[in-house]
Amino acid sequence: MVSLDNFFKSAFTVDNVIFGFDEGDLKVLLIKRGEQPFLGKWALPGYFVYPNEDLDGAAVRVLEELTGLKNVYLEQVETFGDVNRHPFGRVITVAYYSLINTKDYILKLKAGSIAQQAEWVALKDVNDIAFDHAAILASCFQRLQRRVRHRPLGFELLPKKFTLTQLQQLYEAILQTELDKRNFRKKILSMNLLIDLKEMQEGVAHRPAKLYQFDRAKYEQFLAEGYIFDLSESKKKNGKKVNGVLH
Amino acid sequence: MVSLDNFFKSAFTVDNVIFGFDEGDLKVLLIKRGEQPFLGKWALPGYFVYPNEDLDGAAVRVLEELTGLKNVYLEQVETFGDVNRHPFGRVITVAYYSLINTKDYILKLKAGSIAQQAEWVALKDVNDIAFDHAAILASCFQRLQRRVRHRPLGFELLPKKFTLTQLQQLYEAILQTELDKRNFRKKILSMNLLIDLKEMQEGVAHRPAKLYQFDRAKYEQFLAEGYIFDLSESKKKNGKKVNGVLH
DNA sequence: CTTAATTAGTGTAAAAAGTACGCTAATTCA
DNA sequence: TGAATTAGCGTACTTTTTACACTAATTAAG
Repeated sequence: MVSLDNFFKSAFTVDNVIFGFDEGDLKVLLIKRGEQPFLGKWALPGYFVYPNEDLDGAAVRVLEELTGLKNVYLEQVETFGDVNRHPFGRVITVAYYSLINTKDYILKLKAGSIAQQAEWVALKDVNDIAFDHAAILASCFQRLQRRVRHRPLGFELLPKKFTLTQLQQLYEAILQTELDKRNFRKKILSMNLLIDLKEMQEGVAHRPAKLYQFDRAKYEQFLAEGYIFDLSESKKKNGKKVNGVLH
Repeated sequence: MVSLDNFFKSAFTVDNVIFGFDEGDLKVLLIKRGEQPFLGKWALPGYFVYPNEDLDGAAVRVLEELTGLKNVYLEQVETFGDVNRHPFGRVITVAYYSLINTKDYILKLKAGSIAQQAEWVALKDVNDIAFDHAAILASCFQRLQRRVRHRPLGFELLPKKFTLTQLQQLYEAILQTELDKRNFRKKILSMNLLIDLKEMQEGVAHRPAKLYQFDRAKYEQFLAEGYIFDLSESKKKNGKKVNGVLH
């Protein structure tokens, strides 16, 4: 047996879960499908992989074709291959996720793509999406929740200049919990990864906050030195640990 | 467009990384290939997926067919789909991993399978394996290293009755670091997940150790109550955290 | 039967990290 | 000028982590 001809082959696709943060809400990028199956339904931006491209490359290409987002760094999360997940036959899909600052990108549909529309939808408003995309979204969100404690992902979702309150609200949105303001600031600032820009917020009807910027260069230097980013915490009750909450 | 006929299809496979622990070494189960490509080379036990089976099911079936291991619980880790990863054409593979106690299972080749041999190989002795299996193995080992701090996985690799020293050696093998005996015991015992069997080790030429058993029922009860398993630790040096080492 | 070799088993004090908590400051708007 | 709103800050207590060394129990060899 020296060829693949005797083996079953399947169509395969990539699906992208792109998280954004806006107006205090965690959002996800969805498209409205202009093709069967699930014509007219909202779905994750995803499509078929070509024979001559790697999976990671396909994810980037498909995302651009469907939403106009270019050069987004995507990370593979999980592969979904249940026999009946696609109504037309066997289709295996590899899920990717990413986090971006929605303001840095412009949604732009490509003529001829299967997307009729592309929109940021608050996570809590997502319901009834095509295929098994709810499960894919859940898996990626879970990944995000775990990762955010151990990697400085949050900064991807914010504008370059942000206030500590914005950062805290973002963490609260991702972790779906409330955090203590003083302890959060103490912990974040003690990491020495924020640059105090000596600038103030403008145009707000209250005391303006200081603006900070993430010090990516220093973070990479720390990484190289073997240090780790860690925001996790946990509480002990009766000798048993309870889920960390980053108080 | 209401069919899949127009889309490229690829062969796809599952590959399994089965970890075991024996004689103080972390091992992985490999087969010697009896088929092209890589005939005669060592490889992870993996094979093609059928049209009518889910990925998880395929992983379990393939493992049994190639090595005789039945009903192993496998977890999906990562999908590898580089265009040229298979010399005969495009083959996408989904990697699964598992941990088992090598003594509980008997390796038994099935007639007609592509495995000429199946063997436990110490992780440090694995080199020159087929396809991109080195990368797959590395990915699964990394997953194991991360998971072992947050889930009581270690017990899967040990016999039902074990000593604290055996448990410590296992953690040292997985985390590739040395642990402090007293602190390790304090931490493990404080979780209240070990049953002291009031039995002693026999047949050793030194002071015999107490035997313990993992209390799975209690662990599941703790989980249900929202408690978490957490062996992670980290050290601060100059205000920066350094990788946890579970001292 | 004594001794050597081997591994098991144990506690404490100091340092670091995590937690709970409430008031004053700066700004805009009415 | 006062009301409303959000920013910014420190301390005492608790829990967790860390570093560290000796005695106990058994077998093997002489």
